[in-house]
Amino acid sequence: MSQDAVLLWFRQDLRLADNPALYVARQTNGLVIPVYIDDLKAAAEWQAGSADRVWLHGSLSSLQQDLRSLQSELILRQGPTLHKLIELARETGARHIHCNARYEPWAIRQEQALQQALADQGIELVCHRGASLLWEPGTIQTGDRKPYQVFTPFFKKCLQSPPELDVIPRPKTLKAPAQWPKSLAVEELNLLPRLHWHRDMQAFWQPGEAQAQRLLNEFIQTKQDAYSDARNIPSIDGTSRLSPYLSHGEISPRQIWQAVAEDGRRSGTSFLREIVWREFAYHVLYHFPHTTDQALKAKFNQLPWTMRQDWFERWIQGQTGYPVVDAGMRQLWRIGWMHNRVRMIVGSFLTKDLLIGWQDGARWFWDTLLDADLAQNSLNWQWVAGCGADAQPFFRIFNPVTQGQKFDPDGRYVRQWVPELAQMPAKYIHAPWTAPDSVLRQAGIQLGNTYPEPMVDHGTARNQALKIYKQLPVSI
DNA sequence: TGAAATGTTGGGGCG
DNA sequence: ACGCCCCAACATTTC
Repeated sequence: MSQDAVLLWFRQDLRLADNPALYVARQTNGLVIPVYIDDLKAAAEWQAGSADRVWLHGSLSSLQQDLRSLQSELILRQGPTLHKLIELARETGARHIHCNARYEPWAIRQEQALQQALADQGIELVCHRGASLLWEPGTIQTGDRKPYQVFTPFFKKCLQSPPELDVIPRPKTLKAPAQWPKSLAVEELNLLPRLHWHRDMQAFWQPGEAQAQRLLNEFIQTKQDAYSDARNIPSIDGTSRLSPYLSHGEISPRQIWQAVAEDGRRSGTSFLREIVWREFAYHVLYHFPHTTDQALKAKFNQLPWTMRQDWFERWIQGQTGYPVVDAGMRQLWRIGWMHNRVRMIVGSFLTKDLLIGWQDGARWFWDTLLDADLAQNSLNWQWVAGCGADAQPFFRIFNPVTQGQKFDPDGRYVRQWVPELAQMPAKYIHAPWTAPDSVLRQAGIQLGNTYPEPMVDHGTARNQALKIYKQLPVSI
């Protein structure tokens, strides 16, 4: 190629606006070759789950279209990252590769290994910061230079050094080579499952940068004011639903922060607080990389979690007999997403009522969530199990009936996802086994037949969990 | 970003 | 009028 080319290696930053690596790649005045590599082994045991790959299919298609509208392309390759990067560099004559940093433990190791191996080939890999986090991990420390393990002081410290709101605009042009290197078609990556369980997901969601911006604007204009209350009611579409876009980098936290700040209403703060929770999760993962698999507080590794496969299956399938739990698990399976309030309820039920380890719950979420994010998933599961950073005490055990009555008082959420309970009056919908026979009959429900009896008695399960908790040593 | 047990208070029924 | 009991409503403590 006549003009110098640089590779723009897309990872979890599938957007054109506010993309530091893209910005710098353009500044070189060379040709920019955008590339995405589907490397099934890079993340080892944290390879993207099946739902995540469904999303990725839509994402890559969308990014490809967006790049084509700039007369550019997205080159797709499949295989070991190092091998594919070298291959493309050879084909295009590129000596520089630009990418945005990731912060998962495996990704940090990968980056270092790539940088070294590529340098041996005379290729420089430049990882840019600031794309996916507002505060670089390691920069927020306590007074005595330790990492925070509690959210609120972390939050306050972050606000003392507010992020610079300098969103990089979407480029209008991108220099294309006379001839593009060969590329796989998106379909050839085989991101979609052969069994077509993903149809509901695809009907419900529309991946891509443009849709993320639409959702953000919609949130600020129509949802933000009610957010602090509405976000707890799973039958209300009161949350931003931006999580899958964030986890794939189709929108950056800086874009969100800037849009909310520019709008200026006070109601934005409770939403921005959640954005900082996301930062906190990465911060904790960065400082305590073992927390993907082990409790942050070591003593909790001794809890006698036991995997009872038959119980686990009932939880997965939404057949526990507790309607709000079942609604959540079925929503997850159908659309690859679960309302946050319900994530807490099903997490509490798995870890405390069934005494199955949070790691098993995290694995299931990892495979089924469209917004699967290693930092968020690990932190939140440890939070619910009571063994992590800023965790609730272990003895805080959600009552699935009370939670249902409190946050889904009319039962709309349950009716939507557990249709066999659709005719149940609100009074009994969260505890069908307490309904008089006549009510059950009229609602067309036969307990143990059309809908299960509760698989465990919550009161008994709660006492059992408390007993186990009390056996733990008091400190450390 | 709990729930349940326990304690306290105060109104009303009733002998 | 008074003491007693019951119990809802609320507060506090405990897990």
